[in-house]
Amino acid sequence: MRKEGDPSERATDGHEPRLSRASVGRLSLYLRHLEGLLHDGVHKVSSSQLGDSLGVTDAQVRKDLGSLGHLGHPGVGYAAAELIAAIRRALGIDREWRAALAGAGNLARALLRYHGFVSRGFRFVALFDADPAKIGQRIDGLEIHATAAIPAVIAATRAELGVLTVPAESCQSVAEAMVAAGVRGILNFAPAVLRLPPTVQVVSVDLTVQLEQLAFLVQWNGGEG
Amino acid sequence: MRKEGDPSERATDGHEPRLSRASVGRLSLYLRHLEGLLHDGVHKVSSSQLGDSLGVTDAQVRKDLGSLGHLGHPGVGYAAAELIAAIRRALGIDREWRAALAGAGNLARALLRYHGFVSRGFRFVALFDADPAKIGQRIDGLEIHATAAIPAVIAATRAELGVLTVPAESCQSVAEAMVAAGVRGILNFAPAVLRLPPTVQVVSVDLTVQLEQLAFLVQWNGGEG
DNA sequence: GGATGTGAACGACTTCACAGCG
DNA sequence: CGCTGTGAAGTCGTTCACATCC
Repeated sequence: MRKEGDPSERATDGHEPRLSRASVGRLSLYLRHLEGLLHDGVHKVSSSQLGDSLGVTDAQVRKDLGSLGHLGHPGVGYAAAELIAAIRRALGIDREWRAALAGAGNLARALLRYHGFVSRGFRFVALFDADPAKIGQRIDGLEIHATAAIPAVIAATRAELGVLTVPAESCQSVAEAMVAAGVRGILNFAPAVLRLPPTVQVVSVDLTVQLEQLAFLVQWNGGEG
Repeated sequence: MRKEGDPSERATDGHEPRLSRASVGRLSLYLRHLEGLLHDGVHKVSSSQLGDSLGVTDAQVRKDLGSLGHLGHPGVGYAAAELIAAIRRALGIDREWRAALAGAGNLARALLRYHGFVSRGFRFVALFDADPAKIGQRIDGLEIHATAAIPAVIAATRAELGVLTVPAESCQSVAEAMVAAGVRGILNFAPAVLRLPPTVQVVSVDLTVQLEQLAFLVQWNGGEG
């Protein structure tokens, strides 16, 4: 009944990108692959090389990269370092992002210890849990606060993003508390659909849905071995 | 350069569903919501009620449900119990799925302890890790085996699905070992793109990509607060 | 020659709108 | 009269194919 948070307006400077969700996902993959190439001393890459490594057509790669500006050199390919800078800028990850994490369970531990986030400029600056027994404990040096402390701690740490690894029952209220405290985007791992004002961006990672996707594919398209 | 594992052939009986990926994801959401409704004693639901709860248009809901057969009652709505049965069958989760988990870290712990999987018929039957120090230990009663044991253990447990929470460097080789041992679908959490034969179904949950999606949305579409 | 950039064709998914049924 | 089911229209994203440039 209501529309999705589709490509909307809002400019910040010169030419901001107007990219589809799918395109953003692929750019993220290109970025990681390009960093690997650069690390291996490869400085030039063509759309077909990039596509082959990632299971994407060369035309698709060119369309995606073309939307960032004229970065390619006909007959040669793309310069890895240039592409990396352009993609980081387009994705908005050419700066640090401060994130607050709610739900101090195993998934939270996994996220806190995953170094891939830090290397991309994502920093966890606050941690919350509803369990009184956990309050005051630390995970990786980050103190666990009560959910009642969300307003104060989010304000103090100036977290812009919220990551939810809480149970389904509490995700809506925790999300609302975070939004009220100033958080502008939420990454939701709880198995429930969040309903938030359209000014707040939500990305959901619903593990049950993903596993069921896989079961469906195997059931109906699976190899006939 | 190569095509995706798109909607393909393969029949098993009467009328198997020909559903898009997006549609399967929504059906999974409908299913969970319907189970909640039934639990609350609600037995009938209309497409607009269902859609409103999940942020989907009523027309979309009808299209999705229509593809499962004629389940609706004009002027009345849908019977929750009927829908649940039909969706479970369409998704292929009207039976048990046996899964093997590789990478015994915090993410693995989170998945093993998540009850939502068990209640949907997903059962973890094997656990692997590359770290010799972990071999023989148990998590939630499940013994950790060496990755060298993948062929024997997968064969013995008859796992059909593989879940990868290993580092990016090892995901390709672990996936190949699992596939060689008979696994027909892989849920990949490693931050890398798997290249496997098209007879093997792959669903990837790339947490870095998801976080970067969120950063992009907040950066460019975010509320102008 | 080799690779980019891009309109045009194509295909997939979503929304509209309304006939039809209980 | 309310709500489903569904062709038709519309929108969005991908692939094709080729002019263009180094």
